Amino acid sequence: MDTAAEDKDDPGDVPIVAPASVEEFRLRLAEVLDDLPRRLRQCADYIAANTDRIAVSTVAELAAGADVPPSAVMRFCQILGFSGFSGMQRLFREAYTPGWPDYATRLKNLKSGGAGSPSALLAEFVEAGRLSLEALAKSADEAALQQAVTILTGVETVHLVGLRRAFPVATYLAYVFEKMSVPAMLHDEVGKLDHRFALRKGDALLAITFAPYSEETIALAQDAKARGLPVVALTDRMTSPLVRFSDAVLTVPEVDFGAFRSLSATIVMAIALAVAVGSARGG
Amino acid sequence: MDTAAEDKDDPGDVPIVAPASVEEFRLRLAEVLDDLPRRLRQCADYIAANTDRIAVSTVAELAAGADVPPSAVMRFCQILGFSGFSGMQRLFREAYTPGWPDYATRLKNLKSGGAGSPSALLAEFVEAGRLSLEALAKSADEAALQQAVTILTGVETVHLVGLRRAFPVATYLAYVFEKMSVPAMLHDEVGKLDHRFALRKGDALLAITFAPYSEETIALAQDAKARGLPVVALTDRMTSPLVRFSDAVLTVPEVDFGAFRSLSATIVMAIALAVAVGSARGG
DNA sequence: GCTGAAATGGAATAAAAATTCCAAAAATGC
DNA sequence: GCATTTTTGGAATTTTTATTCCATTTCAGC
Repeated sequence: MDTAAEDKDDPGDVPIVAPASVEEFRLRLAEVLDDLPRRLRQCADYIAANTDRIAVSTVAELAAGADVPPSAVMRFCQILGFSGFSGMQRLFREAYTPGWPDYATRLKNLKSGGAGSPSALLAEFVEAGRLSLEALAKSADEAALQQAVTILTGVETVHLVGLRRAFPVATYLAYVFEKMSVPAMLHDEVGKLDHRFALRKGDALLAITFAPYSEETIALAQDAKARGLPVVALTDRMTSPLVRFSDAVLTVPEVDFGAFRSLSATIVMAIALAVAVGSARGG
Repeated sequence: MDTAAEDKDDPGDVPIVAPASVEEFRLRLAEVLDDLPRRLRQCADYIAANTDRIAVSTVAELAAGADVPPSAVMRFCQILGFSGFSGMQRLFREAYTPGWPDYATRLKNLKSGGAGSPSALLAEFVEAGRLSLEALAKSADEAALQQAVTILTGVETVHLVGLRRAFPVATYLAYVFEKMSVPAMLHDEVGKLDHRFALRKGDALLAITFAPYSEETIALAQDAKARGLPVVALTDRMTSPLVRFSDAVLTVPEVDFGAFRSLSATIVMAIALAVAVGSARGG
C-alpha cells in the first residue's frame, strides 16, 4: 500500500528524466508526439520547427509563436521531463557554447596554487591548446580567410611583421612561405633598422599582433595602409587596433593566462593561410 | 539656447542612436574603444571576443566573464547607444542563428568548401593539431620532462638553438623565458656569427630540431656536450641525432598534413617546459 | 597635496519572466 | 444526458533579471 497507486495513469511511477542533449531531446519529442492533446500538440509542432529559437526566446514569445497560452508551453516542458522552461532553455544555451567559462578559473587556480608538477602543467597547456583549436574551428570566419588568401595571392612580395609574442608566428610564416616559393620578407627589427621602404607598390603586409599590441607592428600597418597597400591582420579580437588599418582581419581565439598564450590556434591559422596562398599562387 | 550646451563634452547634444545591426555594433565599438576607462574597456574587450554569447547570456553572466560588476556592463551598453542591456541583447537575439554547435559538424562544414579551399585547409590543420596534442598528452615522458626542468633550473643561462622549422619554437621560448626573468640567449645565426663561446661553464643548452635535422644545431649540441655542459633536446623521435649529445630528451609526436607540420604540440611542450622552469626558479 | 570631476561597486528598486494554481471548458465513459 | 476526468486559459505568485542610484574611490589638473 506504500506506493499507493490507485491512479491508473501513474503505473510503476516512471521517473521521467530530463533529456541531457539535443539529440535526446529530439527522441523524447518524437516519443510523446503522438498522444498529446491539441494545445500541447501545437507546442510540440512549433518547437520542433523552431528548436533553434529556444535558446533566445521567452516563454511568452514561444507561446505566441505556437499560438497557445504560456501555461501550455510550461506544461509541455514538464511533459518532456524538464522541471520547467528554464531547464529546457539551459540545455540549448549550453549546447551552444560549452566548456569555456570554468576553464579560465582552472588556470587561475593553477597559477595561484603554485605551479604543480611539470607534467601537470603540460596537461593544462595541452588542454588549453585543444580548446583553442576547437574554438578556432567554430569561430573561423570563412569569408575573411578567403579574402586574406585572395589579397596575398595577387601581390608581388608578402611582408611579414610580428614582434614579441607574435614573432614566432611571423618567423613560422616566413619559413613556410619560403618553402612554397612565395616571395616574403620578414620585418624583424634587428638592429632597429627600419625596412618600411621595402614595401613597394604591388606588395602586401601581413601584420600579426596580440594584446598588448606592439606599437611597431601597428605603425607599420598604418604606414602601409596610408600608402594604399593592402594589409591583412592576424590578431586576437575585433577590437584590436590593427583592425582599422586592415583589409582582411583574421581573429584567433586563444585561451591565455597572463603572459602565457599557447599559440596553438594561431600557428594553425598561420599555416592554413600560408599553404592556401602558396597553393593559389601555384607553388 | 535650447541646446543648452554648457558641457564641453556634449557639444550639440549628440543623439547617440543605437546600432541597428551587428555590423554597426562593431563600428561603434571600434569608435568608442580608444577613450574608455579601465572597467569599461574590460567590458568592451570581453564582449568583442564573445559577441556570440550576448544573445544567450544574462548581464550577470557577462559581467562575471569580463570580471566586472554588473553595473559596469549596463554602463557599457548605454555608452554604445542602447537604452540598456535588453536593447543590446535584442539586436543579437534577432540575428541569432546557432552556427555549428558541435566541433565535428563544423569541421565537416569547413571542408565542404572543396578540397584546397582555405577553409578546408584550415579544417585539416586544426584536425592535425588536435591529434598531435592528444598524442602528446598520451606519450609524454614524465621523467624526461622532470629531468629537463631540473637541468634548466640549476644553471645560469639557458642557451636556445633551433633553426628553420624549429626557429619559431626557439624564439617563442626566448620570449617566455624573458617574461619569466630566466636568463636566456637565442642563437639565431644572424650574420652567420658564431656565438658558441657564449656558452660558459654553468650554462645549459636547449636544442630543438626536427627531421631533416639542422647541422648547425647538432654541431652546437655536440660542442656543448664535449665541453661538459648539460644539453636538453626537443626533437621528434628518439632516433634523432641530437639524442646522443643530450642529457634529457623530450620528443614530440607531431602529426603532419601533407608536407607540412603544424607545430601545435611542439609549441605546447615548449611553453609547459618554460613555465615549469620559470616557476621552479622562482620567477 | 588639494580640489573637482569621472569612474566604480554594490545595494536598492523596478521590470520582466517563469511558474503555479484553480476555476471553467471539453472530452470521455457510462 | 450525467458524472468524472482531462485539458485549458488566465490570473496570482514567485523568482530571476535588469536597471537605477548613490556613497566611495580613483584619477587629472592645478
